[in-house]
Amino acid sequence: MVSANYQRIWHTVMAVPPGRVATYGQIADLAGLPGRARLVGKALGHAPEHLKVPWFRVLRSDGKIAFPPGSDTACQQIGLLQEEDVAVLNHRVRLKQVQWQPDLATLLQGLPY
DNA sequence: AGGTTGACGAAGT
DNA sequence: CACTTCGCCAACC
Repeated sequence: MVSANYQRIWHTVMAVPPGRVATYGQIADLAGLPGRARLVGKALGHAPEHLKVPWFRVLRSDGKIAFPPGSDTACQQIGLLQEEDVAVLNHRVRLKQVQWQPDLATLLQGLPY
């Protein structure tokens, strides 16, 4: 039995389209959990593989990758982003260019709550 | 039950 | 910019 909060977070992240990114805080807000950005990170760490949650599209509020530079996870994330033509420079993405602007109506439809 | 943790964030220096 | 400090709070010991 997994927490309902985790599931809501997973589903919200799944709504982020390819080529766009979101921040931990933004996901928390959209998931109905304002102020719980840290929970988003934890939830992503426990996401079941079969859901195919695009965890790599989630960044810190300043656009930086959340993992230490050079770590395996960070390198993997950068690679996945670049495959979607999201530019990563100095461990950071320019949010102004690629940050997700969710269509709330559409989003709420796809969400299980 | 109570203490610790952490894929965060905002504000300050 | 980089770095610190502090607030946050569900999940997990």
